[in-house]
Amino acid sequence: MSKTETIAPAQEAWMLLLDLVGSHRATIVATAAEHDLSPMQAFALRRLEPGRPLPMNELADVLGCDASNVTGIVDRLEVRGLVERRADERDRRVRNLAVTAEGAAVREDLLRRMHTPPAEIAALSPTDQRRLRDVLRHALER
Amino acid sequence: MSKTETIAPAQEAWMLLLDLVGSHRATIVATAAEHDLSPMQAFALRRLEPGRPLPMNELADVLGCDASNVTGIVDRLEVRGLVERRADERDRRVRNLAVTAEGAAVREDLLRRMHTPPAEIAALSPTDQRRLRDVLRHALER
DNA sequence: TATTGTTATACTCTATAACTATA
DNA sequence: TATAGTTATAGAGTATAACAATA
Repeated sequence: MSKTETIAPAQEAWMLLLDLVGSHRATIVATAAEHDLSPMQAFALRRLEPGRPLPMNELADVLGCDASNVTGIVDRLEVRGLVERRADERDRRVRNLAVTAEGAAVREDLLRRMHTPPAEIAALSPTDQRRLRDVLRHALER
Repeated sequence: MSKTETIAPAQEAWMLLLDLVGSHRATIVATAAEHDLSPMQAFALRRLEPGRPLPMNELADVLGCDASNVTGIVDRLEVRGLVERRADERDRRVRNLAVTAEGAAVREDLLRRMHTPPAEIAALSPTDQRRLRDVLRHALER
């Protein structure tokens, strides 16, 4: 009874946001597993847009892990024929990652499932859904 | 030019939400590392509220992983004296997990850092912050 | 028979450090 | 000297299957 414990809206929003995404971790992992992809393999494939090759370097950045990990993750994607390493024209140290045709097909189905909103969001009123989208657009537009 | 490609608000909101949390994965992992905790150890500690012991069973559920993993995760937390296994009074198969005094202290600092909203949310207008919080409350109140 | 938790196994992810080939 | 990528290593997470104790 001694503490009032008022939580600022921004902090509460962030906590709720972590809870919401965290509670769907298992679903996302299962979605990747349907394509025999580990979570990191799926996240890597998500970041490799067809027609926009990415240096391994930058993939490590967006995945938030060390560059040495990307070697193994890409190895496994490449063995399955979903991704290929291409030489860079300017800098011979760089390896650009490109999705293959098969990789693009897998990626499309993967993203379709991963991006399907969960019940908590789907059940919101159309107004709340638009509100949520608009606020997140503001937050991320920079 | 052949596809109109209209994205429903709910789907776009979920995509942006995944992006926002995903882009802070490294920060969250680093926060855990400051206490020498692996990501899963930190998430487990987050779920163990002081004074509310939790069966290992249920911890596996909220962490979204197999029960066999929880054995190892809790082993490492217990070795460090942050958590302890307690016998259940009713069902002798069950082990209830309780944070120790030291575990509660670590947990408090960990959550204070983890729940600090990132720049994207902190920079929103107070109105948008309240909007985001309110919509997420609706989504999660069930 | 079903459930809780453990163990054994094999695979993936992880950071660190040392290496190569480039720049 | 610095950077891109690889390799080696050790520790942690992961699901599966088999098991013991209990229900």
